[in-house]
Amino acid sequence: MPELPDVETMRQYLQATSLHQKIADMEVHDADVVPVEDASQEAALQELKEELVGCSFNSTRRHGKWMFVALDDDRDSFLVLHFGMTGGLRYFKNMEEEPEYDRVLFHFDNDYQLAYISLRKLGEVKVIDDVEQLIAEKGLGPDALDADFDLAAFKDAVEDRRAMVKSILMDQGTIAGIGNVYSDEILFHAGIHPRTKINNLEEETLKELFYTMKDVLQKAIEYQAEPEQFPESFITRHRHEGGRCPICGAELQRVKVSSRSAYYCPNRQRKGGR
DNA sequence: CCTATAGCCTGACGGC
DNA sequence: TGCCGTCAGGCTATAG
Repeated sequence: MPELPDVETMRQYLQATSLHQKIADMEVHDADVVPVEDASQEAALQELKEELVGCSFNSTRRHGKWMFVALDDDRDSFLVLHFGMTGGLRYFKNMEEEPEYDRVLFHFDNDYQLAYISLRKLGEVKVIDDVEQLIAEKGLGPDALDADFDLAAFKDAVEDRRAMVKSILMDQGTIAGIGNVYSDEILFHAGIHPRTKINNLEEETLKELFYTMKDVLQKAIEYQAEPEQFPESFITRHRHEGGRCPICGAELQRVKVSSRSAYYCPNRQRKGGR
């Protein structure tokens, strides 16, 4: 679930539901999602609670697959939400509606709750003081949809790179926000085979790749990252064993690229060879 | 510097 | 039915 469009949709969701309400209490149901910095796990949980209870959420921002929620405390701090491969947010009132795998639960003083859901617990929840510092520590590249990340910056970022184009798109240090599913979607629309070495792409194809990337991510956000809402012409809806290309009807192929499954159309994705 | 790979964690699914 | 292997929309540490 959580690549850039998914996280952006969740950010908008949190923004629309959970701002400006006092956090009356919070529960951590599974400590695995709260990273231990230097002290003990126990201390980390205690600290997280102290930092959040009594505060409210003021505003939100996102960088790649990372979400940040500004708190109204006197330290200018931020709640960090990352989801790993599975997870999301849910705002609800009655505990009968409590979702499964809600690893952290925020109780607001209006009797509503916000659940941080993460089945596989590969994400993390913590509080930081400096977003730029976290981005630097994680080694994140520019956010894929940042207006400053233009064609020139993209060319600059992939210059001298020789890895397969899908790996580069998914490399968070090069571009932040694209994962396995959306890299497939982008390459499908750009007509590029996922195993093409990026240095073998023509100048013109590289340019097309860049604008396709922006376009696909933007469109996915407009559809709230819900594959069922996507146009039929998106490969994501057909991205499974035996699925067929929505344009030409050919059976989609699957190959491993950096130990992830890439799906592609053998007819339409040939640019750059193979 | 670069790229590729196993491991973290849990659940779903197919084959026997 | 149970057991086993594989896979899953991410990231990290490590090896080559």
